[in-house]
Amino acid sequence: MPGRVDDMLDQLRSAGRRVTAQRRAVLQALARLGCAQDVEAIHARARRIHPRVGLVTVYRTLEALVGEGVAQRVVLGDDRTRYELGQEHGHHHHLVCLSCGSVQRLDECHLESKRAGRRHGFTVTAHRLELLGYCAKCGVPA
Amino acid sequence: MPGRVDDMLDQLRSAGRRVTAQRRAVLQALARLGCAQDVEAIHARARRIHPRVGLVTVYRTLEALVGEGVAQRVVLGDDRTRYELGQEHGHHHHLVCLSCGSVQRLDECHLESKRAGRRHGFTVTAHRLELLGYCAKCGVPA
DNA sequence: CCTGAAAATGAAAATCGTTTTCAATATGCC
DNA sequence: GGCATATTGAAAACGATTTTCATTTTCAGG
Repeated sequence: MPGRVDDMLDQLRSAGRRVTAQRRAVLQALARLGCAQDVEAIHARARRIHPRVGLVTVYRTLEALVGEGVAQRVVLGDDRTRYELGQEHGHHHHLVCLSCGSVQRLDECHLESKRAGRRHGFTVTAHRLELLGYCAKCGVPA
Repeated sequence: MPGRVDDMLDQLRSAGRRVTAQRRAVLQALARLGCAQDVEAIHARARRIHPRVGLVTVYRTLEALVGEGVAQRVVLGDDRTRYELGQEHGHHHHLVCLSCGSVQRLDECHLESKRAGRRHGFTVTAHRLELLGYCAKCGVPA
């Protein structure tokens, strides 16, 4: 994904935000890491690309990217906020291993829950689904 | 649910835990409040039942209840941990209003995602599903 | 290219929810 | 009742995240 990052930077620029080396680094870090990474991991990766990037900037940049629709927050139930590139399109969920904590992407999404919500007078505009269990490597504990 | 709380207290007692006025208050607060309440709300309600209950005790009691399978943690994506009575049986999800933050219970759960996980070498033992949108009272913003 | 207004950065301090420490208190088996 | 042990509460510690503020950087305009 070489041009993809540049496209996103252009998108930021057209939105009136400024493109800095730090933001480029965070964006590249996100592009290279898998999905649902925590801020610490993103910071570490970004630092390898551009050493001059502080943790605070990573937090701020991630929020800016979410605001621009370029990245999204992922809530998995542990104490840290995670982020990944992509939005509605490319919508997917996660398989979270209860043993090793690994997270893998699940691209399927068969959910006709809009109807369920509507039955309650509720308009469903998004949903969050996490499947918990044990990954192939860990196996189910005795 | 008068006897329900007592049953749960008995369950605690048989598990070697001690039953105190504070725990009774927290349990009653949970029984009277709706689902997915945050610790502050539970604390406030518990205090109305027994003024002598500290926030720390609420945290500890809630974890004890989770450990005993009497209560469960609910993760909705905001910054606070929520709790509610009940476990696997009585399994349900939530309709979370993006406007007012209200949470209502959704008792349906048609999810045949075990298969999806298995296809990835993953054994799904639980899942978490939250539907986000707008409740009847708020309506969808323009 | 310069220039300056506005945005972005970083380090330190502030927040905020939650957890731990520790001395004092309460529970419940004997 | 008495004692071993669990529980409590206040204060301090914690860890993730946010804010403050002085300094640096971007980039639109001349």
